Amino acid sequence: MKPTIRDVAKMAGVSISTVSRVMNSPESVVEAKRSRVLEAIEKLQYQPNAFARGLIYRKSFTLGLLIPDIENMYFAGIIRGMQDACVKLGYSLMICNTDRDKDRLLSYIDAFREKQVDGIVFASDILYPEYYEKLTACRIPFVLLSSHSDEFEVPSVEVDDEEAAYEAVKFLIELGHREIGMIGFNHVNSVSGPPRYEGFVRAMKEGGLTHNIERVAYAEHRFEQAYHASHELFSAHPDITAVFCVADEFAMGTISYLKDRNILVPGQVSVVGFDNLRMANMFIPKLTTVAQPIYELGYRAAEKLHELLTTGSVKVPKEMMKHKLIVRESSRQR
Amino acid sequence: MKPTIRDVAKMAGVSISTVSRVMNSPESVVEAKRSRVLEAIEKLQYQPNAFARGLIYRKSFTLGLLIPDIENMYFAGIIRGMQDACVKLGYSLMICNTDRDKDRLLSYIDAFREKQVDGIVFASDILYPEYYEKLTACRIPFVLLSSHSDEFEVPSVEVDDEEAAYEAVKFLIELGHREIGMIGFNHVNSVSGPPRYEGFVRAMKEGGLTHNIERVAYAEHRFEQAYHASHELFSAHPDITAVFCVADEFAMGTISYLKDRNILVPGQVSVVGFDNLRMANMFIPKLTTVAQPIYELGYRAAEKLHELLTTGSVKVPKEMMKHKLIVRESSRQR
DNA sequence: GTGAAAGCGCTAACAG
DNA sequence: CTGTTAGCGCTTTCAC
Repeated sequence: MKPTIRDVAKMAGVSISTVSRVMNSPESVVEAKRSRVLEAIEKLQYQPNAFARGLIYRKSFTLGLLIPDIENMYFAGIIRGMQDACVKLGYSLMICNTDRDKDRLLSYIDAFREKQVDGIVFASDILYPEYYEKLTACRIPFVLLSSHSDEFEVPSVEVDDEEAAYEAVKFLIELGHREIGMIGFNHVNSVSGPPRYEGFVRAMKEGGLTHNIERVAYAEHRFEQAYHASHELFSAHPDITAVFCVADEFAMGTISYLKDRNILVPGQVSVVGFDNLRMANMFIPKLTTVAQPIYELGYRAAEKLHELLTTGSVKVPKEMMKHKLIVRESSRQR
Repeated sequence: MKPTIRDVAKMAGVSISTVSRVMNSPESVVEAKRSRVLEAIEKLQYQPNAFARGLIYRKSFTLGLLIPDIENMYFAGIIRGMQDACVKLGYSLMICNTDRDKDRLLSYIDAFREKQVDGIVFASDILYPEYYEKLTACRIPFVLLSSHSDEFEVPSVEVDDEEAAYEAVKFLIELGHREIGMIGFNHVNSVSGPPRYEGFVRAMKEGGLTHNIERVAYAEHRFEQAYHASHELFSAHPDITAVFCVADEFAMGTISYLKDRNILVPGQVSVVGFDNLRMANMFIPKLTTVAQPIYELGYRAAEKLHELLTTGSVKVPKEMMKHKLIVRESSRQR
């Protein structure tokens, strides 16, 4: 049987209130008793019961994280960052992988509610009214990570997708490329798809290369789809010499496709990715990519949620974190 | 204010026990009242308070997962599998990433105890006496995943590392290779390091190739280290034509090194990995590798833990799951 | 400064 | 079948 506060009280020869006090406001207990209590706690390996506390405080000191695809390496970094912030702030972390399934997502929200998580980080997905309403009905505070909402007032942390994409494409143009394509996210169900395409368009317009604006093929999240999208793109526009991919995994799919077609990267075609996953540095060739501060994004999201939970609001509602172009081997001067 | 059982009772015009009954043994309540209660629950969006329940049942219906390195893609699959099993069995999942830090691990166990997780899956790490004792002292049931213990009686789920390594190496020998090296896990702090090396040795002895037994370089978990280990290995034994890597990430590091040295894979050197990560199929060249049933391993571990929790013991204490050699592009006939 | 007692939301005897 | 009641372990008034 786990020892309870009563066991400690008995061993220390005090009342349970005193034990409770040494745990919550030690200074209000005289030294002599306090040390006896501490000793008993130590000896019994006593640890307060989180259920009993939760019942009183109505807080679980645990945070929930909702992610669409745990096998996307992007989230490994997010999780690390968020968990580190959680230990710093005294929370536990409950992670749920929705596999992009709406019903699962909804049922995880129920689970979070039942477990009384104090707040939720909602990552990389569109905040549909349905989700918003459910979360609001459950009265669970939440923040958006790598996402944002124009429709609702929800705090968010992300990078500036439009600007980041713009810089990546501009880099390609400055390298001398004129025939440039893009592998993008399908715009439906994608938060970062549209702004990244906008960045692409802006760079093209600025460079007087508007004929490229339609050289886009779309994929959804995975390598294989990017492979096929590349096939589409290059079949329609064989003269392309550079492609901007909105995810490192897409860049890998594209390079793989090019390799199978015996097209050299970066010899004949330059490829730029997005995210700077750990893999970007392991791939052959190493990926030139727009780095997101992934770990920091996760860390910051937890901090922001904590701010929301403790102060009731948030200083910077829509926070943008710095991205950075990392030039490696998959791109080259034209 | 979240509605409580009392609110439901009032709205339905019954006592709180009746409400409790319709939730726990509906058949013991007459239809008329039951439907009124159900209606009230629906209308109020009532959900029982997990703290109150936990206090009574002494169960949290949440499981803990301890992993050493969330950025290792191996664990993405483990987590998916375990989480799917958890939703099937009615548990929530709490994941903690230790970053291979002993103190963190120990403090996560404390957190698990405080949160009263029902059981823990301890993944891919050696069960040091220190851990075993702490877990035992906390009276938290646990199972080992991709690990096992000779010292203590703890249920475990893993693949047969020795046999799997043996088959991989044997495959290389059958391909005609005679000068074979290995990139292994440092044996200290590694569970699967020694058996995989044993498998390597057994295949060599059987093939009369014992001169290869010492052609081994060690790395710890990461790509970069495997890259350096490869440098070591090939500097000492430039005649090697095949290398068995005990992890896909090592295989990628090795291939990367070879690429930098302008050595063709599989043209001049064949490389076999281990794990069959999702990445194995995305890398260039696609990796020949020993597939572990990663998702199933995670799934099974949760089931086994559940079995332990509900029945107090486990039918098959040390369970081995099937591995399988997948031949792709990184290996070739000598 | 410290103990007794009420009560957080729920379940499980125990009567009726 | 159903309502009343006694806790589960802890915090927090409220007296002393």
